[in-house]
Amino acid sequence: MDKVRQQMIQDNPAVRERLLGEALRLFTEKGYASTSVRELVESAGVTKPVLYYYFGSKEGLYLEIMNGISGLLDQRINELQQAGGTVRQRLLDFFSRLFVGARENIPAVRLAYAIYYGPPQGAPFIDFNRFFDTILVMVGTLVAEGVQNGEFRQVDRSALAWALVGCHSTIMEEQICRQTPRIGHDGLLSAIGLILDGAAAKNSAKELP
Amino acid sequence: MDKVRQQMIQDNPAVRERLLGEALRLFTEKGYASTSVRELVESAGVTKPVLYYYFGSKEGLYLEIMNGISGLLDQRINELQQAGGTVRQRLLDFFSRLFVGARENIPAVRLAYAIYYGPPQGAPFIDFNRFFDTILVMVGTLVAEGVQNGEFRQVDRSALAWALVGCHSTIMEEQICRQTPRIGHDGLLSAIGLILDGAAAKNSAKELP
DNA sequence: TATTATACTTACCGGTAGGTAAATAAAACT
DNA sequence: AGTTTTATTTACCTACCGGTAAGTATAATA
Repeated sequence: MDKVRQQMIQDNPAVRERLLGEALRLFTEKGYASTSVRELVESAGVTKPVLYYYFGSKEGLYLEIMNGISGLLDQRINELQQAGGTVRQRLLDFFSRLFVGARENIPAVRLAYAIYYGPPQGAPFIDFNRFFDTILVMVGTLVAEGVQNGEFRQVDRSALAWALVGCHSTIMEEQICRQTPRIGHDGLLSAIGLILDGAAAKNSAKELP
Repeated sequence: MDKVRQQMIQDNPAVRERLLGEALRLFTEKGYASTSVRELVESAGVTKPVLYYYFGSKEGLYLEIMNGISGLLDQRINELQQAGGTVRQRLLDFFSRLFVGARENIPAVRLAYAIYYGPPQGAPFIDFNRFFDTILVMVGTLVAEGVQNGEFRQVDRSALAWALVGCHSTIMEEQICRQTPRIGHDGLLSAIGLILDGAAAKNSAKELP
């Protein structure tokens, strides 16, 4: 294989990946229904039947992207292994890592949020509820442990879990929805820390790590 | 005017209102781009040029609905007069009323959220940022007052404001996104109360009202 | 009653939506 | 080299999109 041909292959991303990338970008920018197949393929530099060759339909392409995002979110959540330390430290670590992971995949996360909050707009249903549910359960488990081992006061466990998840969720949404977020990772840790300080039992009160 | 004709007029809602109502419903259910003018007018029981007669275009109809929603949100926020009492009581009252008002207008609020989080999908830009901004400022003002007058500890004011607004926002989103919300008004007050308990200065610690 | 204004209809417009058939080019295999 | 498989193209399909022209019906006014 000569060098020119070899270089062409290296410089030319696979058609399939190109379509996926452009579709994610356009679906994120414009929504499923407003993104036409025509502009998708133009953007990827191929012709329309190529899209149908690889994905069967516009919907097939969309589902492939959604499967990718779901897999990514599943992986990310699975990576949130429970580190050692106090419950407080583990919660701060949990939210910190969740936040950083999301910030590294803004387009995918933004699309997931748009689907969660928005109408289906002709796209097939994707269940993103379970990610939020999983996070709430994980936080609830840690909170219960903290209350049980005396690290936290005898607080309403559900209320504390919702307060923590809500705080994190809204600050993360700020990264998604604003060109220049008004609060970031440091602010997140401050707010989570403040809630945890308030929930701490008297003889185990801790400040920010 | 005979009775039969009179009854027909009374039973027949104005065409304009009917179009607005159906459009809000369909835009909320399906999104702007996936809702065709054809199904809008069918749903309202009129023909297509009637929509153009009253609103000029699909976009004109959409903007009219958005203006309605913006006006409603403005009005609701303005009604959140600062009641008397401690800062804690006022914050609980503020969030309670904000929550109840939103719950009374789920379709409008849901559409606003979808627009805030989602891509424009061919619809004209609507600035819903300012509502969230206004709420954050109002809460921030109350927090500052609480810290200043000694009711709250010397906490990071921004962190506390974001914690409170985030908690409220996520629980309110639960009303929007779930058929059967797992947490409601009572849970909101518990969670907000918990954060406020934690932020309270030692000699002014209060429990739920 | 005739005229004007308002409200609504039918039929139509140019353009675009997602998708496909047939043909061709390129790569892989025998 | 010939054949088969894979990848891609050109040209086309039906249905639908937002919007409009011309006409008609109804209500209000002079």
